[in-house]
Formats: sequence, structure tokens, C-alpha cells
Amino acid sequence: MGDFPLASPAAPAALDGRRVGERRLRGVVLELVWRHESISRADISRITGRSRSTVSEAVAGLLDTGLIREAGAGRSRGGRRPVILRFRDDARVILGVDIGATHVSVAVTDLRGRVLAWEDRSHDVREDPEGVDALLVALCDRTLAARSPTGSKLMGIGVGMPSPVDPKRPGRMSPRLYPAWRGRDAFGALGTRHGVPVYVDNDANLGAVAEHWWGNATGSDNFMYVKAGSGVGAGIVVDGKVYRGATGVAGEIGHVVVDGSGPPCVCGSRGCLATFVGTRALVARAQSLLQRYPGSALAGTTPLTIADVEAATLAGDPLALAVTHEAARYLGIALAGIINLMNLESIVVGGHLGRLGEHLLVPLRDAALSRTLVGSAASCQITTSQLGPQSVALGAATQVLLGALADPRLFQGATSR
Amino acid sequence: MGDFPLASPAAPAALDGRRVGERRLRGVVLELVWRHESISRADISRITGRSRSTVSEAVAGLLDTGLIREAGAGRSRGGRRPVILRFRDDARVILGVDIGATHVSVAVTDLRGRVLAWEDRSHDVREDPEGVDALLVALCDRTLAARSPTGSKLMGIGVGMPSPVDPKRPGRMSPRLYPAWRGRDAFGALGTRHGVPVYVDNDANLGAVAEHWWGNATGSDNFMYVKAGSGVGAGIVVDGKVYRGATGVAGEIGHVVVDGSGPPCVCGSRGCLATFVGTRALVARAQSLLQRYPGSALAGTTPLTIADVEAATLAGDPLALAVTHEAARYLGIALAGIINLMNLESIVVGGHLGRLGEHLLVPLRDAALSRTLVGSAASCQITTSQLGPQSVALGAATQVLLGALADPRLFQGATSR
DNA sequence: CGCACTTTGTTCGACAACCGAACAAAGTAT
DNA sequence: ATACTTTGTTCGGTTGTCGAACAAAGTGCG
Repeated sequence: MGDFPLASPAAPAALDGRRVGERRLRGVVLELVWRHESISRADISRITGRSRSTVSEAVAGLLDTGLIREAGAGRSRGGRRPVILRFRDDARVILGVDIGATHVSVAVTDLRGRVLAWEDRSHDVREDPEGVDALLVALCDRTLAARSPTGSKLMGIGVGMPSPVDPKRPGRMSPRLYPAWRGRDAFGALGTRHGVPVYVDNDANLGAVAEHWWGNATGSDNFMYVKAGSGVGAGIVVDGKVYRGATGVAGEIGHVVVDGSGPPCVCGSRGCLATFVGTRALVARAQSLLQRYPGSALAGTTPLTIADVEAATLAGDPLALAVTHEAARYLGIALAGIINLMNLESIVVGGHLGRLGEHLLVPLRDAALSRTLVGSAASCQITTSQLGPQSVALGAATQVLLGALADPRLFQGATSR
Repeated sequence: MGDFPLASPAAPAALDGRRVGERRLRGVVLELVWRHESISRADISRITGRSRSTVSEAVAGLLDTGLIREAGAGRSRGGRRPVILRFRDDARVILGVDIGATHVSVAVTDLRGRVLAWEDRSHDVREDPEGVDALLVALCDRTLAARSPTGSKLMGIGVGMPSPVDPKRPGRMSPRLYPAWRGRDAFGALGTRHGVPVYVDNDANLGAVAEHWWGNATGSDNFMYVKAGSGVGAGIVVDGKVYRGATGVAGEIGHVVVDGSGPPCVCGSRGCLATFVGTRALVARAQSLLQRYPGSALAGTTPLTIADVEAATLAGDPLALAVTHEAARYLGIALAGIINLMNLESIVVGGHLGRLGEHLLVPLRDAALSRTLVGSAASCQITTSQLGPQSVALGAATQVLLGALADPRLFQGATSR
């Protein structure tokens, strides 16, 4: 026991596929009970099309596991009152870990995506892998100890990384972006330490998952989450599932061309989105505009940081607003093309740009929707993330939850903390 | 009988889902026999994981339908020699219809995607819907009469349209692009006339299907087919299936920005791909360059058509080559961004640009691959379509075939012609 | 209030898909 | 020739599911 492999993000659990029967129905029923706050056996029978007898059997099995419980009688529909079933949100807890380029955060959530405990630390992740290991151990222990419903079992750990994740070697950071991490199997130790499975994925993908289940993209099955941080990344959800592409590294939105005659980019092109909306690009742009806006609040600030530009934008500083609007316009150009191509239902912007709210959205929507075709994209909702800094950690925990809902057997295996 | 509804492209057949058993296994076995030119029951057992007894039962059922047959003994693997099973490619025929802006084509194929008969007519589809109806009836009858294995039953009809297809109303052309077609349920009559189901889809999507099964994208499960015709459209295949987006109109690649300061486009943006690679754009560009290339073979040609530009390019004319290279470069910029974003495995270019072969590919690959990131896209194969003008009709027929492979019951229903 | 009708959830017999063991047929290796 | 392997079938048993029947617990109308 306690010997779980690192799970690849694409395949959280490979069922044997032979026994398609009860195990599968149990998963379906479990997910239904989870989705509907309260539901009866008869409801499930109607929704799934299985007979009441079959549903009863599956429900009996789930009651045994303690994941659902009977909670009194519901309203009659003209006959006997149904027995209400409820999902037990506190039956297990999940650890969600967010590794960024400059920070490490850990959340403990229940099975409804509620954050029960939260720790956040600044750390130079790029240069100090050993420090990250130690920090993770400490933060996980602290948050687990602080969580409210004491005694709940830990079900699994989700980890978000600021790097593409190779499905075949999920524990590895990209050696190009993180040379110091070369050869390290980053997060396997976490799983064996706690005796639970670990799910590793890219941070933008997990941000998308969080938005899909708990944020602005609830109900959108085809949408994109754009994370504008030190770099620009995207998590794409297609038909309700994270889209990963041919080799698992989809989402590199930073090198979509938005100005063919713009500045050269490291990728070999000119006028890439990344040259306009990355942290460094925004700060540099603000710096270069200082002379033209002598009265700006940013005038005296040295060194200028992205936090300064953000604060100034929210305060209505003209220079900062000019920088923000320019970035929004370029982002809008890129999004317009993608909306038309992929026929997306909604887009959520997170990361530092997402914190600017309407200051970003007004020019962004203007730029994007003026370029989209009728029907396809006029209906695409563009918003900024409301989930805040816990977004990635929450998405990581959610991936664990989804894996378990799809395969209830994972609920069994967790050992007590 | 003979009363099939128009099938939406997304859901060719909605199984009841209750009986998952033999019907499903039979579908899996049928597809395996179809994929492998020759295969034994024991092979199928190993591949599917079902027991030999179960596989034997499913095979027996399929033998009864006449869709597969036993074809002698295979090579021994150290024991009794296996009985070889083969798919009967000539058990049924399929009609594939290609409606373009200026032409109507019809193909009859067997169950292996071989074109047995083919008719092609120029026609002003945009303005004359009634003429299209009459032409379709005539061409379908002619091709069916001309097909080689006489007596084979017609299984279904696939139709490709030069318009986005609304999954909820598959028979309707876009009223914005085709005002004269407003209110017409375009192709339902075809199905009732022949007593078979009709599958309608967008032409670029069907081109992608054809490339996926019979062309350059065989083996690629994440790729894009770009059809550069009078407009520019794309068919996107994700995880082996046509990607349709939130409302079924994905693939509008024409309005990806490739030059933020380029000429204005009808969509409201500037420097859209469509302003550089559409038929009209290419001809206009050639026209405007005539003065600078006085020796060009195109100098005396009036009116200048896209066919002239194509021919001149293939003949190595400097003006035409300049136009082609420019278009290739812009297309490359757009593709680079999409490759990075979607992590595609390959891209196939069809339509008039696709006919230019290496004249297009050399500058296109140069433009696209120089802008893509290591790992993600350096491995993306960019080619031109080899399927020729039958591509869309072939894809349409293939969609019917795939629908039937997934649900063998469709094989039963076809009436003799 | 009583009686007919509905709805819910369980029990039980039947059925279909699938498996595994046993077996015959037809091979190969030595 | 003998021992072992592979293939495909037969047959009994397990499992998921259904439908009919039923008891429990409602609603609604005369």
C-alpha cells in the first residue's frame, strides 16, 4: 500500500474495460448524486434510463462506501415520497498544489471544491528544486493539520506546474525552461509520503479545470482559459475535457502573431502575443512610456514591477491604462482568430491581466468581438477569472476529484492520514 | 421503410445505450476486420481482450450479415493455423456528393474508399438551387448505374456543402452566404428517393475526413485540413474525430490575423488570412504586380483567373511564383500560431493552393516551422493534398462508412437500388 | 373520510453478454 | 513418433440488467 505511480494527466485511471457493468454504473450514479445537490433513486433511474431495480443496487453499493447518504424524504410527485440521496462532501479531502515560477501554494479542499486550508509562499522555484521539496512537505503537513473536518481521509494530490507536462513523464519539468530541475522526478515523493495517487498537469490546464467546475466557465464545454503570467499560456477545454494535442503540450498561445511587423520574438517570428502581454513586456512598455506621461504615479518607482503597473491601472493612472489597453487590444486580436477557428463558447482570462477586471475587459471585448463573425463568436463570453490566486491549486484538487468520480474504486484505496 | 431523417453530422446514430453488449462488440469486431486486411478470431481476441468464445460468437453473427467472410487459413504461430477473416469491400456502395460554390460532383465508392464512378459538373450553385436538385438526381442515377459491381446495395449518402452546417438543421445552407437557398431543406429528398440515410457536413470537415482515412493524415489523430478555395476553411480533427466547436461551426480559419497593419477585411479586422489567400485575393495580387513583371506569361491574359495563376506557378513564371510565395508566407504565419496552440501532428493543404505542390510547400514550411517552438511543432508535418478533386466527395462517403462501422445495424437497413 | 390511482423502492425470476475450462482439430519442434 | 502450441467451439456459470409483482406511502376526488 502507498505505492501509487505518478498518474499521467491524460489517463487518470485505465479501467480494464472488461467488466463494464456495475462498476461503470456506480460511477455514473456517483457523479449524478454529486452534481445534483439532492436526488432520488427514481430520478437517477429516469436520467440514466436504467431500471429502478438496477439503480437501487448501485445505490446500495455506494451507501456502503460512505460517499453518499440518505437524507430524509423529498417532495411527493403524486405518490410515495422519494428518499433523498446526498453526496458527502466531507468524506475525503484533497491536496491541491500550485507550483509557479516564483511561488508555491497548497490548498486542502473537500469534495465540493471548497478550500478548507491554504498556504502560499514566495520561492525561487526555477533555481532551487531542493527548497521546493522541503517547502512542499512542510506546507502539505501544515494545511492538512489545519483543515476543519478532522479525521477525513486524504484521497489524492493534484499538482500544477509552470511547464508543459509530458504525459509519459509527468513528474519532469521542461529542461529548457527549468535547467536546475533536469533529471528530477519532481513530485513522486509526495504521493508515497501520503500513500495516495498524484496527478500532475500544466498550470494553465488546471486553471481551465477550475474555471470549468467552479468559475466563469461553468456550463461551457468548449472554452479557453488564458493565463497571462510571466509567460502566456492557455488551457483549452473541448467537449468538457482538457484538450492536450498530439504530444500533450497544447496551449502555447504566446506565439500567435498579432502584428506581422512587430518586434522580433525568441521563437523566430515577429509580433508574437508574448512580446506584448508577458510580465516583462508590460513592465518594459510602461518604462518606455514614462517620458510621455510625466504625471504618472509610476514616474518615481524604481525598480518598476508588474505589481506596480497593476496597482496603477486599478487606480486609473493614465500611463498604466495605456499599457493595459494596448495589451488588451493585442490579446483581443489573438483571441478573435482563435474564437473563429475553434468556435469557442467562452474565454476566461486569468493571471496578472485577469486581475484588472473591466480595465482589461472593455478594450479586450472591443478588439475581439469586432473581429469575429456573426453567429460563431458574437456569442462568445469573455470574462476575467473570479477565482483568484487559488485557481490553479483548486483545479489540481478538482482533477483528483474527477478522477475518483469516474472511478469510485479510487475512493476506497485512500489510507487515513 | 425509406423514411430516414437527415442525420446531423455530429450524431450519425444515437444508440439507446441500454444494451451495450453484443451489438457493441460486433461493431468493434467489424471495425477491426475492416482495418486489418486480414485477421483471425484469435487476433481479435488478443486485441480486444475478450475471450475467444465471445469473439467467435460475434464473428458468427457478422458472417451471417455477409459483411465479412472466411478466406482460407493463415500462417501458423506454432500451432493450428488460424482462419482468416476479410471484410467484403463490395458488400455495399456509398454515394458521396460534393456541392461547391461553382460545381457539383458525385462519387460512388465501395466500403474501402475506392471510387467506382465519378461525375463532375460546373454549376452556379449559389444562384440556382432548383438546378442543383435536378443535377443531383441525374448525377446520382448515372453514377449508380455506372458502378462496377452491379447489384450491390446502396448503404447511404454523404453530402459536403460549401457552408457551415448547423447540426440542428443539417439540410440548410447559411442564408448569409447563399440567400437563394433560404428556407430550402436541401438534401432530404435524396435520402427518401433512395431509401437510405443522408449525412450532411461542411466541405472542409469532409476533406479532413478523407485525408484522415485515405490521404496524407492517415495515422494522425490531431491534424488540420486547410481548404483554400474561393474562401479559406479548415477541418480540424481532434482525437481522431472531427472537431465542431460549441455550435458546430468551427474551422473559420480565414480571419486569423497575419498582419496587424494589413488591408481591412469584411470581418472588421485588418490583415486577415482571407485577404491574402482567397481566390479573389490571389488574382487581384497578380493583377497588381503585372507592371513589375512585364515579361510574365500572365501579362496578356484577360480576364485573369485563378486557373491562369495556378498554371503559371506550375510553369515557373516569376510573377505567379511571387504571388504564391507571398500567400504561402502568410498562410505559414497563421499555421504556426495554430500549431503551437493546438499541438497538431500534421497539416494538409487542399483547394487551389494545394495543387501547387512544392511551389507552395517550400515557402510555407519555411514560414511556419521557423516560428514554432521546439518539441511542439518542429515535428508537425505540412503537406499538400494528394486526393485531388474527389477529396470532398470521398470524405462524404467515408462519413457514411464510419457511421455504419460504428453501428452495424445500418448495414441491414439498406434497400436494393 | 374512504377509495382509486400514483409514485417509490425492493424482491425475484429471466435473459443476454461474457468468461473460463475442457476439448477436438490442426499445426510445429525435436 | 511424441510432446507441446495454437485455434476455434462447446458448455456451464457469473454478472449486470430488465420487467413484473408487490408493499409502502403518498395524492386527489366524490
